[in-house]
Amino acid sequence: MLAKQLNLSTAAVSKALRDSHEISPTTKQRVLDLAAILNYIPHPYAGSLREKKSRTIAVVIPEVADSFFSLALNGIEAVAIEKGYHALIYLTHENQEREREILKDLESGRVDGVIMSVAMKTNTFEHIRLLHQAVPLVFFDRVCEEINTAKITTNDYECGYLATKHLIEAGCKKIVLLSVSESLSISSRRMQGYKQALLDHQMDETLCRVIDYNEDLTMNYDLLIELLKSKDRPDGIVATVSKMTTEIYLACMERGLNIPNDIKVVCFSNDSNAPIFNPSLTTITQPAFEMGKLAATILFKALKRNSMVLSDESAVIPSDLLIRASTAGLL
Amino acid sequence: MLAKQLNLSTAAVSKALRDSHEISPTTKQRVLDLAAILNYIPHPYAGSLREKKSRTIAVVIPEVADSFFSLALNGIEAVAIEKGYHALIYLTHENQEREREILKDLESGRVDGVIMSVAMKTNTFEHIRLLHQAVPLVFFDRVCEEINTAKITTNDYECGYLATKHLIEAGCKKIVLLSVSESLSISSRRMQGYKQALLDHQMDETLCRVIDYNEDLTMNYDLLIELLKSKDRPDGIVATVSKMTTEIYLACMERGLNIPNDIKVVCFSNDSNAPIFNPSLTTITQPAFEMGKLAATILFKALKRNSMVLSDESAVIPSDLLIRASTAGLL
DNA sequence: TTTATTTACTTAATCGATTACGTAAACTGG
DNA sequence: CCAGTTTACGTAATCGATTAAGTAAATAAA
Repeated sequence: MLAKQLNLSTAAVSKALRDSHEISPTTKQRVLDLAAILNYIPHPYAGSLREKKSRTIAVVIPEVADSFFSLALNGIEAVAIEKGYHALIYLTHENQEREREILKDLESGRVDGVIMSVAMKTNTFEHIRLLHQAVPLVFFDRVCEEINTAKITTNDYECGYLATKHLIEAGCKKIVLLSVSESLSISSRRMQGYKQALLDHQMDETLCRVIDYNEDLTMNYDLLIELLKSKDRPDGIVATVSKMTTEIYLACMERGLNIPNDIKVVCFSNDSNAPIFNPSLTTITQPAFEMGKLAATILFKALKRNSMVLSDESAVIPSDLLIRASTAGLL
Repeated sequence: MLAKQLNLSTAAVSKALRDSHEISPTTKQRVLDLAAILNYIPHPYAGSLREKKSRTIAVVIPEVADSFFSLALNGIEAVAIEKGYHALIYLTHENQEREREILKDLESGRVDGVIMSVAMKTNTFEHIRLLHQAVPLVFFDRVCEEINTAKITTNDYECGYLATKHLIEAGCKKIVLLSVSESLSISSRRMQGYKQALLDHQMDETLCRVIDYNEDLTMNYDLLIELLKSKDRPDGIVATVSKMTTEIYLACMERGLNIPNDIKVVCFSNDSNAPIFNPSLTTITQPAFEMGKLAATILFKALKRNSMVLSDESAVIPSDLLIRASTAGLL
């Protein structure tokens, strides 16, 4: 290294920089001074290789242009920086194949741990299982039930129930659920809550309609238009996916339906602009930032004690129902 | 390595996996087969160390919970994945000190290149200059003029001009600019456009009021309320920072001012929900995804030809003025 | 004074993959 | 049939930092 302008061994320099007792104060100072002048920074991968620790984690999420995931990423990054870790970001774009390629790479030892939220299209789990064998793994929000590790979720069942109950109490008789592929843990839990609420209030469960979220948003719009045209059109909508919001509002507008007078709407959403929508939107708002923070905290705790065992560290952080104008009044 | 179950040297295995002509087809197949069975993946940091290439870049941005930056990150990640690179994410939270610590670390050789958008609070550039000496650097959106490297921007001056002209043509007489610290390149350009538009239309430039964006959003709200209370309250607002939108709408509502009848509003924003705001929001929408993609493309091109020289690769991608209800009618 | 201990280093192994170089054995050409 | 070449590997250096183990010199203890 450059610090051999001091006529020292690399070993001595390394020890000096790490403040070892084996090095004399005079020498330490000389090393420190030159290091400052030369702006010397140890190469991280050299140490990583030897220590078998990269001080890096991976965050694997479906999207980042999404309030929930960007807030969660924010929480994860905050903890990572604080703990001196680095965060690699990977986006699956809801695509299982992409997810598999990413996880495959992460088995290499590139990262010490992985925090992930599974893609919508994911319906087999072998790739996740393989990763889990190689590196500590924490799920958040969209978890994989089949894999025994820490899972940070929110109270999806209760929220599905609560959102539906809220619409029922507002007088809605025909409530549809807009959801995504049922293979997703959160979707099925939210749907269970929805169904149970209908059941508990003697309402027709057969109305339950699942519109599978499509990446092509115009398709969702078209499906919504169809739905609103049908002769028993819904008078209440529970959308478990926030990306549907714009299309719901626009479709209602197109069909001349007033929210909340003709139809009431609740969305699972973390959009901070919900209060200024037309009308302001009643939301189930998830603790996205906190979920990210907790997922990261749990992961780093496990890394510290050098354990792959994370099974007992699961946690549920409740969401809030924020009632606004889109569900106001009584039908 | 484990592949010495084959009675081969590591060298032979390495060559086999890289399909070297020095290895016989039979041996290659044996290696490939066992590698598949053992799910062998080369350790990335070993190669990185030797090749002095990490195939990793860093993305340093102020925030991720922001439509513009999350879209840009999306664009960057898309190109990174395609090129076989990995992306580390760092958030400065608009804080110069944090930015400096992050950039300091990135001088270590951890990454082959950096894509960044500078923090609002950044007013000295030594830390950026130091990074620039160590590793190829591309700026996007919020660039540092003082540093000679590739810069991906949008036509901020024209947009400031256009937004203001649009309000003038809608009959606004007292247009304020809500901005952030003037040290920021984009802010000052947008402001220049704003001022020039006022000048070109013989309007009073002294009205120009810069409300410095504050992380504590309630402070922005309070400042806005004050502004709207003042005896020559504005009848037009150009907000160069999208995070102000909610507060602008809420403050107007609180003061009983109707948008667009009493006051018209244009925001620089990438929020896809702008069409369903109350009223729908006229925006200057930046090509966030494209800017991220281009920044990454230019960086990888430079990395490929192994050059630190990126000075001539700057580009400007224009934004769009999307006219909606918040500036409708004539005052 | 002699041995034991402490101080302040250096040497060399290590992490894992890559590659320049070395080398047996097989093969080819004259 | 022997020099020259090709084939198919193995050996060892390398990337950069860390650390166990080794060592010379100074110091302390007996």
